[in-house]
Amino acid sequence: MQPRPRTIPEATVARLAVYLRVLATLADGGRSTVSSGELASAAGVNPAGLRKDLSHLGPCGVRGVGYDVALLRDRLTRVLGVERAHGCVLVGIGNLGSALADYAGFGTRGFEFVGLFDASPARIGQRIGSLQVRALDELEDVVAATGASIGVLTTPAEVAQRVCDRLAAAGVRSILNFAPVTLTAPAGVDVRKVDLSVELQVLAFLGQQRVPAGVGESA
Amino acid sequence: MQPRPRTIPEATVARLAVYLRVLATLADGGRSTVSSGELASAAGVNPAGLRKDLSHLGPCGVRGVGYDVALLRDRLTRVLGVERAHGCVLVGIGNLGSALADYAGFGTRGFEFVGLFDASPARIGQRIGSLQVRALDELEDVVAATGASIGVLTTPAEVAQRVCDRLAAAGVRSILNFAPVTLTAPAGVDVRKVDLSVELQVLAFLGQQRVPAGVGESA
DNA sequence: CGGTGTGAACTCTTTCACAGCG
DNA sequence: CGCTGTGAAAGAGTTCACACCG
Repeated sequence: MQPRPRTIPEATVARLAVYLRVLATLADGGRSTVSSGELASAAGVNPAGLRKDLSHLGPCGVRGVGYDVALLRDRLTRVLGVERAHGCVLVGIGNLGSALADYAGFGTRGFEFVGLFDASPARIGQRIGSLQVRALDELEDVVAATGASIGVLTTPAEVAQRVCDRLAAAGVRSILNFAPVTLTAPAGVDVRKVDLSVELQVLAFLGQQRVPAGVGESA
Repeated sequence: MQPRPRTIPEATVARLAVYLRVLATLADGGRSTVSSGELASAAGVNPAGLRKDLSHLGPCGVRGVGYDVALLRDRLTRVLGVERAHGCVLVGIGNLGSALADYAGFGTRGFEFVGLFDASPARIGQRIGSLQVRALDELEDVVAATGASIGVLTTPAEVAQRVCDRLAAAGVRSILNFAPVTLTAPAGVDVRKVDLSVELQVLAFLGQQRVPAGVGESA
């Protein structure tokens, strides 16, 4: 039906974001074209897989040559929907929250914090970057006023679900959760989780898998 | 052959870590048994999938009743290899690094920072928690002395690969990378990546997918 | 020729349905 | 009768091999 079958696998989308980062670096370095092999190597994936990922956007390379760096970068930017900056609100200004609020990587990639919130009076009023920490009460008003579409949670686990509910009710459509709980959100609201403990535990497991004996020292 | 076929899918391992967290919370709350349904709901997964995940450890529930909370928690702790604390070194003590160094969640879950490193003289000597930031030169010595098995990277992207190489050479077997680059590590060294920009971009994409029109408000 | 785009084979995961034990 | 444990089916996602175009 559609010329672009609106179905790009989520795994592919995540990799497209990686390709975009690599392309941005290449463009900064003055490169004008790349082959799938080189791009795949820089992104840590299989070349054929990369080509399949890109095939979801329709043809965007030149056979026998490769991909135009700037062109592909712009295309990915549009597809991912980061051509225009997305407003983000950050709730929970502890150590991690402060670090994220200050993290330069966001602004340069199509995301901008438009509100920082905390429940603790001690934090309220504190300046981080160009923003001032506000009381949690103002959450709904700020979301409405700024049209923020993304919420980032760095609160303690106990309050994360409640804040999630408020964000969803206020009209935020996407939530990135750093609190170590599994959130439930209404349909239409996407939640992604980053759990540092889980990552470390997976590493611990993989590490012990290899230990038992000096397994395959290849060649 | 083996009573425990050493092959637990990585996707399963990640979920086991989530189950472990939920079980710890339940145990703290005084619960003694859970059903797969309840546990699955708290972990945000399908009950049948949870049972299949647990089946990789051999039978560990009681039919008609459910799972013993404390028993299953201890079992998962052993399987994941976090019964004994793992030493971690953290390289790159910027905002994010400082936040992680201070993050209580690690110590309580079988991980302990045994060394903090930074290249900047301004950071060296600074105290965070019970540790003092050391010069990057000391990295190899500290890894050797402490037997640290995990490295956490919160350096700028430009130096991440070099630090990764040093960590691997020093004997670190697992690396958790927060720098926005794809790392290459020798065989036998596992790398996991946490890329905040990628997470946000995936959310941006999913968000715009739903926007076009009031799509399927079901029922 | 070189490198892209893609159908087909393969592997890995998830889901379902039900057998089996308490 | 309830809930676990599990084979079998369905579904994603990944890899391969090669046709096709510049």
